[in-house]
Amino acid sequence: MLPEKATVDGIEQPILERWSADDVYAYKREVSGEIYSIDTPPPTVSGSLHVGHIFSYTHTDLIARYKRLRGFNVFYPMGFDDNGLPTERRVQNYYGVRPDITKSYISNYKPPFTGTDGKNLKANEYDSISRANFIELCEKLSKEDEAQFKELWMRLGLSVDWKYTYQTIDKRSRRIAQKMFLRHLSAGLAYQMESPGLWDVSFQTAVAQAELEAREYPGFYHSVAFTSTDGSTVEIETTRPELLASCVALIAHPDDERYQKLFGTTVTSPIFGVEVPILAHEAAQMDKGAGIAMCCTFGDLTDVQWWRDLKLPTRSVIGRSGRIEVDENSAAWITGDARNFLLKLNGKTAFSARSMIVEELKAVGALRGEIVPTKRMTNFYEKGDKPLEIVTSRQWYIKNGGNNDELRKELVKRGEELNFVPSFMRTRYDNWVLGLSSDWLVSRQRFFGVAFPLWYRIRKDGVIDYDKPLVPDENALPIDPLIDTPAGMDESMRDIPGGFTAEKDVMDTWATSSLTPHIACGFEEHTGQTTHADFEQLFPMSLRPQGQDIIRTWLFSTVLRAHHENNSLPWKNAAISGWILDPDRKKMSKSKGNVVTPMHLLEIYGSDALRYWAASARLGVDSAFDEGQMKIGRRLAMKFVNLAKFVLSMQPTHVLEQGAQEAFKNAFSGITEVVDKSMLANLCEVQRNAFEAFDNYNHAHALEITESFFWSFCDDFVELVKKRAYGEQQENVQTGSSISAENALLVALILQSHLLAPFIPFATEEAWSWWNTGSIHISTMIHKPTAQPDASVDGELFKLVSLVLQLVRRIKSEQKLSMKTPLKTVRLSISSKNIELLKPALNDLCMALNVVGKLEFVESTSSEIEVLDFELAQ
RNA sequence: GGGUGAUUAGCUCAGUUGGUUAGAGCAUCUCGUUUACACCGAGAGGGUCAGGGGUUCGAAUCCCUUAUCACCCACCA
Repeated sequence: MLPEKATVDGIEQPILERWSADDVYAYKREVSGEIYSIDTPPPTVSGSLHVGHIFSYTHTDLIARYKRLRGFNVFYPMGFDDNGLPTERRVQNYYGVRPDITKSYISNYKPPFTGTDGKNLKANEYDSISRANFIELCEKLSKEDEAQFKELWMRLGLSVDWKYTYQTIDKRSRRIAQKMFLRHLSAGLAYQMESPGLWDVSFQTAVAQAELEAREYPGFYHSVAFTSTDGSTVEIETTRPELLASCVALIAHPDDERYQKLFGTTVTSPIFGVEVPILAHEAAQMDKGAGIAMCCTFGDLTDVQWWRDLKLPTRSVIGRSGRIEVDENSAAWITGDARNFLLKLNGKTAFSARSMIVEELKAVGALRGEIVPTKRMTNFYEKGDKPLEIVTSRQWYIKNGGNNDELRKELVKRGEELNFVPSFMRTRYDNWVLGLSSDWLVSRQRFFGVAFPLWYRIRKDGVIDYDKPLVPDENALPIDPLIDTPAGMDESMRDIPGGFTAEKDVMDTWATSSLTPHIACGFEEHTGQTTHADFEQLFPMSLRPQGQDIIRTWLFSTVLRAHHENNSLPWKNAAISGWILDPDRKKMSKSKGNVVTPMHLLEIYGSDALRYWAASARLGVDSAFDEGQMKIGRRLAMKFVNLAKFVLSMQPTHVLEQGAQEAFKNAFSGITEVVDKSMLANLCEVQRNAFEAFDNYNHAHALEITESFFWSFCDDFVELVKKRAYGEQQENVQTGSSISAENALLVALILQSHLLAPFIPFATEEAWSWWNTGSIHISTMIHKPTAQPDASVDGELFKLVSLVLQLVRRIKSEQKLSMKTPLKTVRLSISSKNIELLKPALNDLCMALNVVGKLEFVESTSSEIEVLDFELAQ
């Protein structure tokens, strides 16, 4: 039934209900046929949505809808990322709880608060609960957050099959993350090692190279004098005098003539009186500071490198708290009064220890010159706000080529196999792989995450045997080693000599996220059936859509895991979306407070309008937030439903009753007029080009050419054939076939509905619903490109007709005449070839332009067409 | 310091392997229209393609160079 007035207002809710009820976007598991599978990014549920999400998720949905129209069986799942620090913090504050790995699991636990801002609680007011209870609370809260996300995604029109959803902390994800870890372990791809590494003192966890962020941090150069055996001094510059007690050597470049004769000699540190060697190493830079550096345990990663390469002793005074940690039994390398001084520093922060040492340096006359302020780049954990320290700890690693050139080369090769869109994004991948300096540190000393499925034996003497971890059976996964026990042992043997102890660390959140293809393609949680056949069908997946900022993390780590486990890429294509910038061209982010929330935009402009805005930006290109584009999108949707109403209102009743499928089949034979065929020749070409653009992941180009044809169709073709379609006559003019006009309009409407459907799915569905029962989004009509009605007629005539229409309209406009003003004659200068070409369209032209007399042609040798003069009718 | 991308009309952006007079939308101005669409239509004005140099019959497009912007990597002496 055609509506009285066509509109896009209020159409979304009923359409969404129909889509759900009919399960329109179902992945057809049992059907054979070409599959297109999408590794949808699971959004972080602890954050709120902003327009940037709409942007990139729309890009993915455009592809999903296009592939469906082309006959692919599209697998489009949705995940939710609730694993990791952001959720951990949110759950703490929301429920007023703190995880504590010494607590036991309580069934039916009720948290003290719900929805409270726990930031206002004092430390002792939090409820300390077990990791398992904490994970339960997280799953509960995430479910609530997910409902909101889902509502917004649906409102936006994402064609996700909601039967296939997962959380990165749910049982299935934990099982797969643990299973994959155990497989890496047995393949020798995962290992543990005690070594110095970057440590966040606020979060009390080790962090990985991928999570580092270099920030400018203020510091002060102190010039400190060390004393040689002959009484002369060697001055070094340091920004960290508080590490003086940790000094193990002074190091200069082997080519540095200033220090060459000192290599092999020793000097004594001021205050502490420790004798340290002067050594040569190529990592020392002659042009930095004094050109000779104080090497400590550990001031920075270069210190670690020197410590390793030069086999230097370990002299640690800074602990995991970021404070000086020394007691009676430590720091044996320092003796006498100096030792008493050092003990006085115990418990001081690096900052206050520094000022005490500086005072002491001044007192002993070892501080030379002025203290010079400086700004330097320092490594931070991306979520932290204190500079990272380096501490020694036992951690788990996964090999990533960071210290293995063969693996590195293999991973670069994987990158070459992957189709990056746009292709220059591959450079970022290459840069990252080639710049890796260590294996991937995957253990975190946190609480909320996937546990390592491991225990260790405790020997009779109470020493923990880390070398041979106890592992569970794969079929028992997921397990929590804090609750479950290893085979052949029971709870009574936990943490006693001769018994076992749990691995207490959890995996880094990326260690789970890097498995999203494995999680998404495993079906057993949904169907109760084995996964293998499904996995074989879906993996490697077709597409990974994601942001450019997480190439080094999510994209790389996923490639790495699939390389290790499956010896293949995880997907064939990677579609990288750009940023959304605010109007000042700054990146939109929560911390800058310039985020625009999407729900009210959806309400003002409608889903199709927001999708239009997102669709008009190409992949990989940053885009300014622009409400103007949304208005245009809304206009397009409105224009479309009005066009549809017009075209359909012209059709005989039986055509509307038979529906689009039948009508489309029958309409071609009724298209007899050459100009109608020519218009459709153009449209078929647009369709081919749009398909090609989509196949190359250039949705913006597909939209541009489709939209451009659409407006020219409305302005020129519809105006051209309107009167013929109505069956109207004009004096002195022979009208053509109105049947042909009706059929051409109908075919053009159907084809354009399909081309526009990915961009404005609601408006196209609305118009479709007036005369069809099913959804246009799973229509089978354009699985193959549409053949033009008459291969002997090309698009030139319609282009020429459009041009003549424009020329005459311009004349009328310049003369400030109404477009309806009747003209007696119009004389055109035009080439003989074009005169011939134009002949079949003359009647339509005269009617559309209201030329009551005739169009006269003056033959011209130029290919240009020009209006020579015209005469108004009486 | 190394790298990637960008720079085209007042604004947002197209411009396919080099090929007539560089395009679109928004905004501006003019005019029109109420039986598909006033959430409308027709038309006009507006550009030294960031600057400089080169290759070529011909450059927005290829090469070199400079500048500006954004981002990535490295940089704790």
